[in-house]
Amino acid sequence: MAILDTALSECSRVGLGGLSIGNLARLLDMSKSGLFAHFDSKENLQLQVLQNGRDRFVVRVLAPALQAPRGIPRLEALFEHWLEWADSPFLQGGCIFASTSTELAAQPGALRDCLLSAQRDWLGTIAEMARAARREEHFHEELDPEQFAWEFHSMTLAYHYFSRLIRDPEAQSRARNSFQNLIRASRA
Amino acid sequence: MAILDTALSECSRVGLGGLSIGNLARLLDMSKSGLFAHFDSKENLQLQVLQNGRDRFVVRVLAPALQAPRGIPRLEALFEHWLEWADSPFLQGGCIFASTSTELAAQPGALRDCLLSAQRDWLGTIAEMARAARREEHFHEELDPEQFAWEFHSMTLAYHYFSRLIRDPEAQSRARNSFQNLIRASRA
DNA sequence: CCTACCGATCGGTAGG
DNA sequence: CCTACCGATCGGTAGG
Repeated sequence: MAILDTALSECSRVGLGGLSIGNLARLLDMSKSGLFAHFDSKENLQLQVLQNGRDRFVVRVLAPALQAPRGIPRLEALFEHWLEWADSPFLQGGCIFASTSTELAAQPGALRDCLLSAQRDWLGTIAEMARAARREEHFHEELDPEQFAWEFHSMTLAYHYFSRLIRDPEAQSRARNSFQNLIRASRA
Repeated sequence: MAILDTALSECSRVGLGGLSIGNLARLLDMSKSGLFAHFDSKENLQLQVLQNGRDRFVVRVLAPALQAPRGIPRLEALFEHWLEWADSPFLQGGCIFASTSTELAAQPGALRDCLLSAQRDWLGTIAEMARAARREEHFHEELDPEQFAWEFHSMTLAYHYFSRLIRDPEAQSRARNSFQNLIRASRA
């Protein structure tokens, strides 16, 4: 849906709270109430924006990574597809999950609950892939899958920060260095 | 100044954009225009809030770390004091630099410039301490100080995320694990 | 520091 | 989908 795609892109720039119905209507060349009629409340619009982000994330990051063989190759594919996702032109401000996770961290409600469940899924997926890599004997036996997910995720947060705030031209190679260090330390 | 301390705490929760003069006045039991008279504009208030954060950061994190001996001990002290900072009761929503860095990433202006210079200083300080650790021969010769700062900082971002959004009770020990992995890999 | 006010914008509604 | 409107709140000002 065109409305949700525009809203997703806008939210990645200004956050969920920074999105206003009036401004979004202007971007879409619609009247405010015409746009509002599609949603029952602003919160519902924001929830659908988050859900749109989840759907796209599955298509752009998760599904392609699952094409790669289990173990290290799959984890490498996951990381590379995440980097592409973070630079997607349809996300003007980068990964919406990265940008909204600080915004919603201290704001209880349905939006926070939605983001939290998405993030728990994501962390669980990384940990499960690390567990598979251990089973395949790509990773050593003592590897802690949850700690692996923690460190994997910290690299994505850092990439968002260095590419978007610092605008470090080396952000990508730094992220890849970090990731390769993690893989090296995890290897059997 | 009491106004700036209340504003700092509030901003850590709701972000710089989420701060409103009317709401802040209510928290301080003042009239809106009485509070406004202390600042010439909302942006100036926000800038002073950020500056207040920088001042407190120096006192709480940087200065105490410089008491520790150069090299690995100083870097360990820096990390531990950062963890204490992130849990400070006067920062209701955690580290303001972590919470505002996503908010300001895509919003050009004086606020972004102020945060950016603070963050460049911070990253430069970490890199310089890593360079000193290399000189002291605590770290191996090939260590890249900028990459070290990148990874150090990514751990602080991850701690903010896991403790504030995920509310992972193990956030602290996970962060310390990450940090010790980094130190181990950097050792001479 | 205050009261009283400004125009603009907010989310949302009535009625079509 | 629209026009026209609601009360509340926004940043900011006048005048004291």
